[in-house]
Amino acid sequence: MLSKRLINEGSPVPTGRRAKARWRRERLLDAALATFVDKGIDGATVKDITAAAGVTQGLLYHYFDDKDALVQAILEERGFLPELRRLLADPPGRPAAVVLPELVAGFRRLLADHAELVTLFFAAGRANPAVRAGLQALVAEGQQLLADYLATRVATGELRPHHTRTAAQLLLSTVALGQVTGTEVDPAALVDLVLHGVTAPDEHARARGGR
Amino acid sequence: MLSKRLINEGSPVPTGRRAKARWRRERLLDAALATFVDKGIDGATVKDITAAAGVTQGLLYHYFDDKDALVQAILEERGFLPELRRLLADPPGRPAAVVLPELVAGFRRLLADHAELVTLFFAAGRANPAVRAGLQALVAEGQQLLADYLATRVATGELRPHHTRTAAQLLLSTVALGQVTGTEVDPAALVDLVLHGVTAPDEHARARGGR
Amino acid sequence: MLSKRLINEGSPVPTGRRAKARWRRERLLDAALATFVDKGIDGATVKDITAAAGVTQGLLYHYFDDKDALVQAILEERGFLPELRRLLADPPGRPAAVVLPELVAGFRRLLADHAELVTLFFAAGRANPAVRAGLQALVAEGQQLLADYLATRVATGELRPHHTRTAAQLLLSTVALGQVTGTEVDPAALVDLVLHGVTAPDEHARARGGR
Amino acid sequence: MLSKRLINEGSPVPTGRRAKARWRRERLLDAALATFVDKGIDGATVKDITAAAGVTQGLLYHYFDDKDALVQAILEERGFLPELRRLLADPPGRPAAVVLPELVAGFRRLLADHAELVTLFFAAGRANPAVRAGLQALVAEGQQLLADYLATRVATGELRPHHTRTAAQLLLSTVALGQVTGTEVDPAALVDLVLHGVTAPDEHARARGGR
DNA sequence: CATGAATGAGACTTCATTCAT
DNA sequence: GATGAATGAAGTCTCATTCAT
Repeated sequence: MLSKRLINEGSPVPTGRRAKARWRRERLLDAALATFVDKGIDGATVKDITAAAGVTQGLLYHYFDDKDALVQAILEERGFLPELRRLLADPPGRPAAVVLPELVAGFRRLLADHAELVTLFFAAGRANPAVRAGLQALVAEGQQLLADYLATRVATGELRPHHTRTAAQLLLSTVALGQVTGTEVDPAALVDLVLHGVTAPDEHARARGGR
Repeated sequence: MLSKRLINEGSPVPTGRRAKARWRRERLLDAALATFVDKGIDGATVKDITAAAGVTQGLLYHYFDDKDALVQAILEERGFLPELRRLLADPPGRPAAVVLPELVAGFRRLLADHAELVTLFFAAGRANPAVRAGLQALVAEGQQLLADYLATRVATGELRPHHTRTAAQLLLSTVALGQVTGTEVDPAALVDLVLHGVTAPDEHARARGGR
Repeated sequence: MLSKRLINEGSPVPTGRRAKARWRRERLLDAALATFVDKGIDGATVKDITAAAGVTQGLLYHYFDDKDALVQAILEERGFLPELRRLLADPPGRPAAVVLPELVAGFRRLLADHAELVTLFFAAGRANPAVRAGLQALVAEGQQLLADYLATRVATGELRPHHTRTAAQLLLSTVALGQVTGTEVDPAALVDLVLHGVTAPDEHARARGGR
Repeated sequence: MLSKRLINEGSPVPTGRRAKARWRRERLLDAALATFVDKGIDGATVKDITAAAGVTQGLLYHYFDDKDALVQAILEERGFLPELRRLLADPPGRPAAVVLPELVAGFRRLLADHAELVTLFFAAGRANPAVRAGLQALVAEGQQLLADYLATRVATGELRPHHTRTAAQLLLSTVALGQVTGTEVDPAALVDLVLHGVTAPDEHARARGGR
């Protein structure tokens, strides 16, 4: 079981006091994140965490003021907000048909790479106000960035005028919740649906003709 | 604050031993759900819950084996799985353009009516394995039912052949996550996007012509 | 050793839930005071106290919010401020030569009766701000009351005009510090000194004559 | 706040190994005394003390065996027992009316100069047995020395026969407790009271006449 | 049925002390 | 000499659960 073995036990321990200390701190963060994912933030005890890191309980308080500070440190030093911003803020003026699949796939990969943290976010959102606030802000910012891009494509005439915020929400929500619930999402299929809708061409024509 | 006042303190206390006992049990469930939402499952103490219900700690153990059994009882007796099944299993052979908005709106209302429980699900999913399993099953069943309906509309030619499971996931995820993160979703806009996509008509034509 | 045996172990345990609970609370106060005196407030652990009271640690928190609240409760429920006020505020218009010995003896008895609490006051004054403030106020009030009485005797001509506050401080300080350091004070000798001074009669006469 | 800045940070750091080491030791003693006064002996952590001295925790153990040894060192190297002996043992055969005011003022100044240590004595007397014993011995010796002097003045006929030990206790207690509780004492007023008492001259005469 | 006193295990945290560097 | 990482014991407090009344 995950909690039964040491985290990164085999990784090379640096020599030198300073380097070793920094390394220990990182191991504690690793162990804490893994244990949090395993048992939840409240469910993970300091004993669990330090045991997973292979140190004594007291040492945790040499590196972090308290358990809360440890959670904060994880958010700050293991977070993926910068990468998310880079991903969503980047899109140049290329067609949505090309960009959107890349974006969705990139977003999916990002969440997958930080799967533990994502899971933790959702699990702990309620209990820890700081986590909750961070999560809300992140969601809002992500949606806005994506919506902004969609608006530029409406301006070029590639996309029809539509509720871009809802479209952004739709794309991101589906990927995110898929990640959390463990339901695989096919990025290509998702983008295809959003771009062309599910209505049959004949119906489309009829709908347009009937207008 | 919510936790400071008694839950349903004003509701009529029935007379008669049997009735009164059943009523007490219900009050405890109400109080537990409210307290769980307020502080999380782990954060809510037995003292909190019983105080909210206006009884003493000991009495909880007359009605429930332990705190876990209380959580289970809430899931079973306050859950909305039956209603969800009725909602999604129902759709007759009417057009998706008519049915989908109803479904989305109905789903949205269902989640809103049980907002506390939904929130609790997400907050506690990780910590409590039973809750987690229940949530996963519920999500899968909901997606399958909706996908089945979409398949029938593909068969009638109203909808084009597409990845119905992804479409179902998309619809439900967006609504659900919107509920959890507190982001309002416009059902009409959502369904419009899914039905017709965001591509401009000209591009549609060109895309089809270019094939 | 004191801390090794239960406090008041032989006292009759009342019957009846309510009465027993109140009795337990009193035993906890007794045990806490004794343990505080023995080891100091900081030095006395919750384990020490509850062991002395013959209960488990957890029970302490059923009766008191925390260790600080326990200290406060001792101050309030085991304090001797009311008795001190009665003692010092009382003195009627009788001669100082009669009243002062009574007052000093009474004060001495009061401190002796509450020897543990007095010791505690001095030992903990620094660490616990609440205790410290209480002690300062008590000292000031005591001195003022006694000085007031002396002033009335000056008014009657029994005592010569003098710095009454200093005289009051002198009387109380000597008794109090004697109590704390374990040095016996003879009330009669003390009052005799204060009333007549140590100067030889001849010198008195010469001093007066030389003026 | 006192504990926030380094103690004697600006004093010149000697050159030379031996001198520097001795200097470091003195800085540690200064820092320890200041921190003890600020937070009490138990309340002051090794971290607090070494931080106030501007060194790391480990270094404390190069200079002192443990925290207790540090307390002992303060008592021995920062104590004022020698000065107290010199003060009280000195008094030559001069009149009490001249010597006593000097003694009281000198004692008062001595306590004021070592205010921190005095405060510490009283605050920690209970918790630390070594401190307590030292305090008791000091009090006893001081009283005896002063009582001896008073006895010599009785022998000369300047003072009437009286309980010299009580008189000594009275003088010292009042000054000492005044220092600890922060109540100013006027040495002249105090000595005047002790020399001549508070009884009105008429009453004195009547008392003597009535004998 | 109902109470709330009582328990005991375990959580978080502090801190004097040691020791490799 | 000097550092600060690391330890381990202990302390305060919480809480689900039991049980005599």
